[in-house]
This record gives sequence, C-alpha cells and structure tokens, in this order.
Amino acid sequence: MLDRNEFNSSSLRMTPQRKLLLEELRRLHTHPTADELYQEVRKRMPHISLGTVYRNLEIMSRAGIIRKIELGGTQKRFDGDLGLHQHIRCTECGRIDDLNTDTAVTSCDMALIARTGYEVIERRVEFIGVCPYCRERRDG
Amino acid sequence: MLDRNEFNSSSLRMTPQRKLLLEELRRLHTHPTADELYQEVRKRMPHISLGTVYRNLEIMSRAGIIRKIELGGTQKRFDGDLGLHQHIRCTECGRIDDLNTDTAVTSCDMALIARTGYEVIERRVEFIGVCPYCRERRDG
DNA sequence: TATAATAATAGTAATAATTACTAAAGGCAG
DNA sequence: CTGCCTTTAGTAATTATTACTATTATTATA
Repeated sequence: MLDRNEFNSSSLRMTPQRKLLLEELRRLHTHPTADELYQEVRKRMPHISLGTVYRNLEIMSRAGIIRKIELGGTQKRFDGDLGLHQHIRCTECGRIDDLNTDTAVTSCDMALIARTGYEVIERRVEFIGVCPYCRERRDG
Repeated sequence: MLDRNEFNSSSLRMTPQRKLLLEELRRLHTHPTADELYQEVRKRMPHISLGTVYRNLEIMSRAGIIRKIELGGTQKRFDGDLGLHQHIRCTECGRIDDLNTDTAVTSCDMALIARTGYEVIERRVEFIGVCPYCRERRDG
C-alpha cells in the first residue's frame, strides 16, 4: 500500500518522510493544512522540516497520490482520500467536511446536505483544466 | 447603477474609490486579482492605495455587490458579474474564464466545455456554509 | 451653519503562508 | 567503491494580505 509503486514517476523515492506524511494524511480525516500535518508528523519524527512537508505535499498531489483542496481561506488543505467525494467548507472557521453523494449531484443537494448540520450558503461548480493559450504554448 | 443603494448597509459610503473599483471590475471581464485591479484603477486615480483596494474588495464582496473567487493558486480573484455562471480555471497560468451554462450543470458538461477550448482535468462541486459547531457558537 | 461623531483614505508596517536556497546526507547505477 | 542524483533539515526570502495610524472626508446633530 505504501510501496514504491505509488510513485509511478520512477525518479521519486519513497523516503521515510514521505511514507509518514502519507500514513498520517490517510489516518486523519480532517483535511489538514500543511502546518497541522507538520505538527502531527513531528510527534513521530521530531526533526522533520516544515519545508519537507510543503514540498512533499506538493509533489504527492501533483503525482495524484493525494488531493490538494483549494477552497477559500488563506491556507491550502490536503486530503488522503482519493475516492469520489465532495467537500463542504465552513465560512467561519475554515473547517472542511466530506460530502459523500452516492448519486450524481442533483437539485436535491440541499436536503442531503441538511443532514450534515451545515447551513448551506452557496453551491459552486468549478472546472479545472488547461486553457487554450497554455495548450498552444505546451503543444507548440 | 452605481448609486448609494448598492450599499444596503447604511453605514457604508459610496466613495470615489469604491465607485471606480466597481466600475473597473464590471468593465473588465478578466476576474482580476487585487493587484491587477490596483494597477488598472491607478491609471485613473494615481494616489489610490493598495490597502484601499484590498479593503474595499473585501467589503464589497461581503456586501454581495461583487463576487470573490477563491479557486486554486496563490491569489484571490474578483468578479463584478453577479449573474449565475460558473468558472473554469487554468492549472498552468491561473487564468479564469466564465462558463455560462444555460441549463443546470449536467453530465454533458464536458462536451459543453470542450467548446471553450479548455482541456478539462477536473470538475468540482463544492458547498460553502456554516458548520454545526460555528452555528452553535453563533446562535448560543 | 458650526460642530461633533463616524467612516474612509493613503501610506506604511507587520503578519502569515509559502517557496527558495544551501550545505550535508542518503541511496542507486556503473 | 565511486560518482551522480535526490532528498533532507534548517534557514532565508518572497508574496499576498492584513493591521495600524494619522489625516481627510462625509454625515449627523445642535
């Protein structure tokens, strides 16, 4: 589960730091920020550097091993659960909870979400991709 | 269109700075960052302060006069168009384009988006609201 | 109209999150 | 083993944003 194969790009090494980060991120279900995760992993690896945490969260999310959550607020958050699910964020404290919609997201969202106890303010659908200009630049 | 009434909370004043910011934000369709908008308004009001831009963008988005876009990347972006529409963001350059889905967003999204020239990587549905803990704290 | 109270501004300083840098250490290939 | 490339810890630098402060402008009130 945590073996070398997760890093399909062959030049990436499964170091103890990366192994620990991945373990902790999968154990926690709190969508931690880089700093929160740093505080957590330090309990088991006291000399790990904050820079190492940032760097590897970035590397692992680009490799598709973890998920980077960029919603509002000032800090990025990370999620070790790659399964299909959405998120719901609190405008007050920044907390992010999972939202497991077993069917496609439909107009009955709100009723469904009501069960989480959230007071829903907004629903957003956003698409992420590569724009025509960057495709042009990339493909030459 | 730009009169005092837009600031429904009566303590807010329609200053020349706010008027200009609102005008420029509505004129531009580029979803500018605070700094980009600052560079733009400076052409017409050279002594406006960057702090004024930040402060008023925040105030106006909280008042519902403009829309704050918090997608990925390091900077927040702003949108003067309050009409119902979604956004599509480029993972490479951060550019954000409008996506006018005249029908509810459905599974044919991708075909629809394909016309924009974007190579779509991900579709996200996110919900924003107030979590049970903050509701408790707020409502006492 | 004068005056007091409130709000907003410009300019600057401070903060917070993130990224870059660097020297040392670790691990794989020849 | 030896050399090459990757990663790390620790620190410095950067970037976006927010806070502060003295001053100016606007509204309310006597």
